[in-house]
Amino acid sequence: MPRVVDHQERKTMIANAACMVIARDGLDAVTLANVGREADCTTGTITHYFHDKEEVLTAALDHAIETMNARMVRRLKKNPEDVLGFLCETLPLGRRGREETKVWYCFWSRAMHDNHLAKSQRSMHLRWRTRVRDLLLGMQTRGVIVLKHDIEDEAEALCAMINGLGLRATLDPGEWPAVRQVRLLEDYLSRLQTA
Amino acid sequence: MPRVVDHQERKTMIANAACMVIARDGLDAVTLANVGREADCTTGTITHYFHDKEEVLTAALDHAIETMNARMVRRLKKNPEDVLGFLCETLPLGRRGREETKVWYCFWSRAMHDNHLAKSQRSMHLRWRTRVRDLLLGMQTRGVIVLKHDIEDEAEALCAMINGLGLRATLDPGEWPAVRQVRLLEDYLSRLQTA
Amino acid sequence: MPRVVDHQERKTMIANAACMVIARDGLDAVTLANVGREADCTTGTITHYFHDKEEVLTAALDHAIETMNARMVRRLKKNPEDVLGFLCETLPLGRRGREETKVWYCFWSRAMHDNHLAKSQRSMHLRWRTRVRDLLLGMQTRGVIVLKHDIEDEAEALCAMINGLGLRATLDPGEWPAVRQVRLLEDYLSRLQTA
Amino acid sequence: MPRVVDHQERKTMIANAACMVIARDGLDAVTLANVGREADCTTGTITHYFHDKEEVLTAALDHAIETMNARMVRRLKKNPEDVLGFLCETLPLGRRGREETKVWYCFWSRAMHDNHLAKSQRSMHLRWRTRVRDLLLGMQTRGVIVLKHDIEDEAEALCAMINGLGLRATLDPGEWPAVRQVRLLEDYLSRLQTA
DNA sequence: CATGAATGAGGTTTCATTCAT
DNA sequence: TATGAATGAAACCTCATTCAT
Repeated sequence: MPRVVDHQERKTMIANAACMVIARDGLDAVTLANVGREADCTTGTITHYFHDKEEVLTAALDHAIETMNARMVRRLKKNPEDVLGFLCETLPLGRRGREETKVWYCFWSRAMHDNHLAKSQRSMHLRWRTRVRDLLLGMQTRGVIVLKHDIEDEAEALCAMINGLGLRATLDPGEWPAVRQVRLLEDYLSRLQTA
Repeated sequence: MPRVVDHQERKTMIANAACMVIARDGLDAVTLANVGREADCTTGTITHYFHDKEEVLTAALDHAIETMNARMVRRLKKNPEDVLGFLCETLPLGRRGREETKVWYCFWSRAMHDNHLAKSQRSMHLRWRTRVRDLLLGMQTRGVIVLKHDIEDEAEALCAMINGLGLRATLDPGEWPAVRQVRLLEDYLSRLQTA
Repeated sequence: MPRVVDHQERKTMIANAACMVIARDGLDAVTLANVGREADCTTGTITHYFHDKEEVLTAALDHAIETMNARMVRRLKKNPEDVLGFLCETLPLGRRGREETKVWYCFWSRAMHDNHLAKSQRSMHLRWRTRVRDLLLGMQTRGVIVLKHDIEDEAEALCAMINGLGLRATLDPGEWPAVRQVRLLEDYLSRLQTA
Repeated sequence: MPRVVDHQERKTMIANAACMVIARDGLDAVTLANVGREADCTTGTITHYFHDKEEVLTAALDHAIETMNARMVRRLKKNPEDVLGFLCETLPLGRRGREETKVWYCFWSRAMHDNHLAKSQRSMHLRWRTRVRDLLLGMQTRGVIVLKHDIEDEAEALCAMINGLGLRATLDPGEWPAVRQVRLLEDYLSRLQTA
C-alpha cells in the first residue's frame, strides 16, 4: 500500500517553498536544491511532482497569484464597495504583501522572453483588470467618480499606476512606507472624482 | 606601442552588445559567449575589459540609461517645454525605445536582490525624477497645471505611472501600440490641469 | 532509498585518488578531471562529495597523513621499543613510503602560503613530534641514549633530520637507496648514545 | 638607434621580481602579470626577455641560489674557518634569509615532477654539499671534529639537517626564532666533536 | 513515494602566449 | 625594445536531470 499523500497539497507546498526562495533571494537563486531545502525535501521529490524546473516556476507564480487573488476576493466579499482596500491588496504594504508582489514582479522580466510565462501573466492580468474595471463601473454608477475616457483604458491606467507604485516601493522600500503608497493611490483615485 | 585601441570606446561597444543580448533574449541569456558573439570578440576579450560578468551587466545598464538620458536631454534642448515629448522618451514607443526600456526593466527584478544594482537604479531614478519634478514645476509656473499635492509625490506618481505603462506595453505589446501608450499618458497629464 | 553508498568511504576513495595523482604528477597536476580519471568518476561526482577543490586537497593530505600514521601505530603496537622501525615509516623507503611522503612534501610549499593547510600541517607535525619525544624519553629511561639537550629540541631536531633525509631522497632517488637513508638515520641515533 | 639596455641586467631584474612574488605569495601566485607588476613592466616585456614562463621560473630559482651562494662565498672569504656562519647563511634567520630560502623550498615540490628543475636543484645541491664536505674535512684536519662515518655521508647528513631545520622554521616561524635554529645546528655540530 | 548518487552540459574565470603597432 | 590587445585552452564550479534502489 502506497503511503497516502495528497498529491495536490504536496505540489502546493513545494510551489510555496519556491515562492519563499524567490521572495527572499530572487529568481536566480531558485535551484531545485534551494527549493528542496526550503520545502524540506530533496531534488528527487521535486522532480517527482514536477516534470522540470520550469513547471516549478510556473507553479510558484500561479501560487503567488492565487494567494493574492484569494485575499482580494475575501476582501470584496466583506465589503464590495471598498475599492481602495481591494486595490491595496496588490501593493507591497505588509510583509505578506511584499513577499507576494516580489514574486509577481520577479516574473515580469522573465515573461518578457518566455512565451509561456507571458501567457500566464497576461491571463492573470486580464482577470485582475476586469475586476478593476467592474469596480470602476460600480463607482461611476454610484456617482463616486466620473470617467472621462474609455473604461478599458481607465482600468488599464489604474493597473499600471498600481504596478508602478508597487515596483518603486519594492526597489526603494526606505522611501516607500505603506502610508505613502496608499496616499499616492488615493491621490490618483481622487482625481477621477472630478466633475 | 600596442595595437591602438580606444579603451573606453571598446568597453562601450561591449556594453552595447550586452544590451542587445538582453533586449533580444533577456538577462538569463547573457553569457559571456553570447555577448562575445554579439560584439564579435571572444570571452577573453571581454574579461580583458571587464573584471567579471557583473561588471559587464552594470556597464550594460549604465549604457542603456545613458543612451536614454542623452535622448531626453537632446529633446529638452530642442524644446524645453515639450514635457510630453520628454516623457515619451522613457516609453517603449519605437524599436529603439523598446530595446532600451526592456534592458532597464530587466534589471528591476535583479536589483531587488542585488544591492549594487539597487544603488545604481536608485541614483538613476533620482536623476530622472528630479528632472520630472522640475518640468512639473515649470508647467505649474506657466499655469498649464495645478498641483494639489506635494510636488515630490506628484513627480514620483508620474514616474510610477510611466513605469507602469511601459511595463504593461512591454509585457503585452499587441495591446499597446504607441498611440495607446501616449494617449494614456496624456490622460494622466490632463487630469493635472484641473483647476 | 537511494543508491546505497557509504558516503565516507566514497570520500576516502576520492581522496586516495587525489593522492595518487599528487604522488605521480605533483600538486599542479591535480585537476578535478585528473582526480576523476583516477577515481573513475566525473568532476560532478567529486564536487558532490567535496565542496570545492581545496577540500579535496585537504582531504588528500589528511588521507596521506592518516595512512602513514596508521602504519606507525601498527608498528609500535607490534614492538613498542622498535624506534628505528617507527621512524623509518616516515622515510620514502619503499614504493608506498615514497608515495605517501611525496604527497606530504608536496604540501610543504603550499602550506607556506596557505594558512589553512599550514594549520593542518602544524597539528600533524605536533602529533608526530610528540610521539618521537616520548620514544626518545623511553630510550633514555632504558639507558639506550643520553640526551644532553632539551627534550623538545631533541625531538624537533630528529624530526627535522628525518624530513631532510626524506626530502633529499625524494629529490635524488638515484643517490638514496633505502639502505643509505636508514644508515644515515642510524648514524644520527648512534650519536645520541654517547655517554 | 635602439634604446640602450643591458640585456642581462634586465633579465636579472625580472628574475628578482619573480623571486619577490614567490617569497610573498608562493609559486602558484606567479603569473606573468604579477611578475610584471612587481618588475614594473608588462607581460610583453617579460616574454621578450624569456621564451616562456618556465624560463622565468628557472631564472628565479637560479637567481635566488646565486644570491645565497654569493653571501656564503663572501662570508668564507672573510673567515674561512667560520663554518657555523657559513651554514647559517642557508637558514631562514633574517628577512633576507627567509625570502631566499622560501624561494628555494618552493621549488622542491616542483622539482619532484619536473626533470629540468630537478637537474638544476641537484647540481646546486652538489655544489653546496661539496663545500660543506670540504669544510668538514678542514675541521677534522684542525682536530675540531672526529668523523666516524663516510665523509660524503656526513656532508649529506649535515645538509639534510639544515634543510630540515630551515623547513620547519619556515612552516612554523612562531616556534623558530633565529636563536633556536642556530642552537639546534650547534647541537648537531657539537656531537661531531666527540672523541 | 522518495532518495540522493551520478552525470555532463554549460557557464565563468584565469592566464600563457601571440602579435600588430 | 616595449606595449597591451586579443586569443583560446583549460580549469573550476553549478545545477537540472536521470535513475538505481
